[in-house]
Amino acid sequence: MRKQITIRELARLSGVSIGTVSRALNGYPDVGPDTRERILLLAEELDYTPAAAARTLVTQRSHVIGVFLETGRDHPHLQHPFFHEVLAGIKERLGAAGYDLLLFASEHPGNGFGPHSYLKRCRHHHVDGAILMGLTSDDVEVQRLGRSSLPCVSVDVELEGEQTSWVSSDSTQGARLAVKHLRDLGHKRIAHIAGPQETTPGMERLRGFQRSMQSLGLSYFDELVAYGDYYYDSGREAMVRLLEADDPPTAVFAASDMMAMGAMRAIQAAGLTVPDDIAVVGFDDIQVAAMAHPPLTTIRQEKGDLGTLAAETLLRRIESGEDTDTHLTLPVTLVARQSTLGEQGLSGS
Amino acid sequence: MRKQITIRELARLSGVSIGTVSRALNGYPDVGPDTRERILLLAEELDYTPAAAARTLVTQRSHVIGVFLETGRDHPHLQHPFFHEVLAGIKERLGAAGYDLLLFASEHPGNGFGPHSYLKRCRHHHVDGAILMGLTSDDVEVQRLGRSSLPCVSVDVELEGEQTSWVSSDSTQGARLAVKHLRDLGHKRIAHIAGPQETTPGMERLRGFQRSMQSLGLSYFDELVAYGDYYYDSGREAMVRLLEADDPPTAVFAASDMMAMGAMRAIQAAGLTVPDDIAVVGFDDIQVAAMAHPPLTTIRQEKGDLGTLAAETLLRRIESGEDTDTHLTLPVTLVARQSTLGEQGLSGS
DNA sequence: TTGTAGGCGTTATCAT
DNA sequence: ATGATAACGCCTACAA
Repeated sequence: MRKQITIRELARLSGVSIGTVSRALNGYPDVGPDTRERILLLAEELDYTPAAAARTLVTQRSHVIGVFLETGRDHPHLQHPFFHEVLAGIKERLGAAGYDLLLFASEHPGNGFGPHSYLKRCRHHHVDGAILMGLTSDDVEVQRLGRSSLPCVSVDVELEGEQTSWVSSDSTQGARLAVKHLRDLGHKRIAHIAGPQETTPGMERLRGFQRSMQSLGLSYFDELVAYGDYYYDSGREAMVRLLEADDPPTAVFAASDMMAMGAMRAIQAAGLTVPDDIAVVGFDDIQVAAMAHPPLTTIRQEKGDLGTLAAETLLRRIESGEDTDTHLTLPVTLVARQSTLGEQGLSGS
Repeated sequence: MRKQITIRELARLSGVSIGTVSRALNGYPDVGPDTRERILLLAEELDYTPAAAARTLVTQRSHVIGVFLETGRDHPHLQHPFFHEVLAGIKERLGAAGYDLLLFASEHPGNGFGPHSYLKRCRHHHVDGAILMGLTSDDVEVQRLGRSSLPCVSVDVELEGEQTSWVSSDSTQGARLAVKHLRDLGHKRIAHIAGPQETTPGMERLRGFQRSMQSLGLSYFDELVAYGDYYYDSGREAMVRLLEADDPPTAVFAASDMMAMGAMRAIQAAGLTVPDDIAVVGFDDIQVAAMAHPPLTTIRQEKGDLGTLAAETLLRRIESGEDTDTHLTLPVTLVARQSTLGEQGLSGS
């Protein structure tokens, strides 16, 4: 590898001191315009690249944000479309602000000794902040991270701590929109395929469902709730169970699009039709929701915006030390498609 | 933030020199067993965390791999399911080897001056290697990166350079499997929805399609080829055009699952049935392929393995300086589902 | 406006 | 087996 060009080298070649070069490069005002010009030109010419490591060492700021995104083989969150779209939003916003993302992959970085805790991994790389996704709040590591003084923002994870916020879509409102939509279509026996109750959205959507049923004048039955893990297969299995009820539902609200699609599959496999026999509403509006068959009515989360919001909240914490907004919520909207409307909906979508 | 614990601090507290601490921590043999024990215990106790920046500075190794993954709003590659599954494989393999991933997000990292080139961004962070996805080989930045001495591996991008490899699935074989499958089902007029011809897979799949048609004794017609951009909408539009042909095809092979699903939508919107009127084969086998309606017959890429392969190739380059294997290819398989088989296929899937 | 020098936390090379 | 000490590349008072 060709010899690296350092600030010292620039100093030597332009005949000024290394301090001056540093100031010129960093846009300090107290540098002669001619000197600056000369240095900038030379830097450009030699394709000088500052060394992040050196700067981090002295400034204690890395301009890197750590990202925790679980990729277990049991729950390949990294493969869950939802998180990707959020990640895209995060990446864009943080990139615009001059930050890069460190996607934590290793439990024993470098030649380390013993596995590093989340917090340790953050300190190791001197990240300026961290974003958590796809984890649960009962994770000890997560809690420890929250208690630290590192600015942290999570998506859908109830984080606690001084320098900590969490963002999420309004699950309660979403549940209400779904129930109301179905009720307006005349449904009375509405089932719910719930997400894992260890996750906040899973809990809130179920809770929201129960309350909305009541407040909208419908009867809620425990046997019309089945549980899944947000993924396709679990949705299918849950639906199979629901179909076995003495008095099966005429509509289902699932806590995720993937589960909703699994449910549709189960319904069709049972020889029934969506929405004529059973109407289905999902949650998320991931890209494939519109491609489902029939196209899935769903509660749309603004995933990109959620990422942007997470990024901005974190930036505010980092750059102006604000300590507010412990929980931010984004509104959701109902996207009505054929899985509830049937052919009449064809005009819209 | 609480005062950081450094090896200097450990040295002071354990009454040895800082050099000894460093050696003890890094497992050098020339350290008294008792001394080492004492130091390790103390480090554990104080939750000592090494500073990556400092180590990087002196060793010139960061144990971080740079990842370029485009997220333009026109082509939100980060949202293309294919890349995520590959990324998951990369992350897992590299993590096991002690590397973390730097997901480049910013064109002007830190307080930098002017936008950084890809190469510059890599040097800036001292990454030990880089992985490229979702870019095209006609990108000047990509080419420059390839020409550098930085170990690079790309997925589906034809990279050129000394320290460079690229991995991909065997598109030619895939095309052949698709055509053969359709021919075996009795199809003669087979259309192709091609990917962008600037991308290598797009080119190879089209080429493979043309050749296979010939070698399998079928006639190839230019008007039975339409072009898309791998995404859903483009597949639908392409299919609409194909349906307008004087003599429409009885089967379609699309260069991606998303396009294949778009094509199915167009077919169904035209009042036709898949596969009775037109059979459809995709490429990728992304998660939703099995959830499509009807479930999509497709050429399965081993996406996770592709990521693993990319990671391992890169590691070999980095750690043993091997300079071989400029292009590695992974076999693909045909997954037959109802979009070509119809109801008879129900037993299998 | 510019130069000097100390220090950020580690590793690595000498001695001892 | 251990201790000094010089880098690594950069920023930042403080002086000039």
